[in-house]
Amino acid sequence: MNSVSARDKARAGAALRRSILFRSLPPAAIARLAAGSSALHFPRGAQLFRCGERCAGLYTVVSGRVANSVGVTSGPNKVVDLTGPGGHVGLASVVLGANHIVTAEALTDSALLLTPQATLFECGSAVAELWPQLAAALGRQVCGLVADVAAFSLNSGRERVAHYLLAMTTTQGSRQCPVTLPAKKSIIASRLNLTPEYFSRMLHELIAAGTIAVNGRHITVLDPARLRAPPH
Amino acid sequence: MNSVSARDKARAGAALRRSILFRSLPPAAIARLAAGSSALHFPRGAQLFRCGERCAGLYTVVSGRVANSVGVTSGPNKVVDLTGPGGHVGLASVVLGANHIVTAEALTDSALLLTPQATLFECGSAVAELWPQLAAALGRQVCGLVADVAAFSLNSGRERVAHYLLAMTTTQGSRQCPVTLPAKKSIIASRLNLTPEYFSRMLHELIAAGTIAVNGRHITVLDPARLRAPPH
DNA sequence: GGCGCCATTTGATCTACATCAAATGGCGCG
DNA sequence: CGCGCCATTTGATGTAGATCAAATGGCGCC
Repeated sequence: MNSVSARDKARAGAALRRSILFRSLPPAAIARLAAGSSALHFPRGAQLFRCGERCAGLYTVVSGRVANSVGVTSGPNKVVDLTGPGGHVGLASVVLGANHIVTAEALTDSALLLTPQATLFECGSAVAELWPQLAAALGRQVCGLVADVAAFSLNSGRERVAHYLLAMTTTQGSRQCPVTLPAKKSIIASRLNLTPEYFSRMLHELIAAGTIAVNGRHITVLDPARLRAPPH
Repeated sequence: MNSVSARDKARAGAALRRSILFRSLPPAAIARLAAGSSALHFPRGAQLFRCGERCAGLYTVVSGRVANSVGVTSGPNKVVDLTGPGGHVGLASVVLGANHIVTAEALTDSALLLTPQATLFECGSAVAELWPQLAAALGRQVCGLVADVAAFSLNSGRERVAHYLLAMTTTQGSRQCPVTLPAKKSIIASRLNLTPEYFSRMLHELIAAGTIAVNGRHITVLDPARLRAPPH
């Protein structure tokens, strides 16, 4: 049993080492964080936490996919963020020691690590690099949110869809071969501040223009140039 | 001349001590930051920096008012944030060492302190409390932006106006006496993602309902309860 | 291999908000 | 004290995107 636990900690350390926040930390710091963290598993559809609840700590996504949403309870209302392996959930809340401001839900069966605030802060005092990493991650989050706000108020629905697809092709590596949407279309629609119906229409408009090809969740960008520029 | 400089540094220290980010730091840290900072003055309408430019450092607002906006160049396009005395501008960019993602403009004659990244980071290594403060400020910014995104996608124009006025009354202290808008109405409208015309109409709808009274930039909330609840 | 459920699509209609245009009004400046 | 500028208001009209309703279709499960 002791050996199982040790193996678990090793696994946790490996997962943390692959995460955005912790990858650049020295091994000793990783080990320390891993020792204080616990592994959790959420089945598809389960909520990690709800808006307003107290924050248990920082979640690191090991596998699966998690949606952060705001609005009325139960079922994603307006999706603010989608996070996959290596990403984190609840960062702003842990840092502030405040209650959660979003509801987080596992979109697929997901493995997570939960690092309590105390562990994180202890490690922060001991390891000089940790706080700057936390701040940098928050800074990136701020940039992302500002970009979202800008897109929502300055761009049309079609432009947001186009930008999103473009961003996916650059993120998801390989050129010219189909990119895969990270969640079902209605979730992506919400993320882009569109109704599922309107998102569908925009997609089909782009198909009709020969700009993209769609096969379920797999989308091939045929003409990146046209995607970048508005129609006409 | 030496004495003038010393007096300036003392003034700078006093301003930093009143700022959100630095108020809880030990005096030695404040002095160190003040020594590395420079005082700047921007006349009404001047830009502190533009989107895409490299980040000179962290701005602390001593007096005046600054708007952060995104979108096309020249003239505030979509106002993302309004900051007054004690607040900061450019935090995410300094922490990331990245170029600015917004354009900042002085809405009134403004006095600012500019603290270069190097000074901030040096002080961060020396003073344990600084990084947590930076992270906390970024965390608050994240919360604010998430709230904005939520409001923009979940609430109607009138609801956003109502919430804004309500928030002003609680922030701006004294009950029942008129609150003052921090900028001209078209700026507030942009901040709330509304056209000036529509903002004006919403305000006049609330006046017609006897919920508020408006006198230029001075607004009196007559019926907070009705402001909280949607019409009917 | 067929059945049922849920995601997506398609169609018809509605509306909150934007846009354009033209008063109106306040206020700093000469 | 009056003039001109710019912010705000008011009016008329347009439209992107929402909403409601009804197919259609894919896919896991029996």
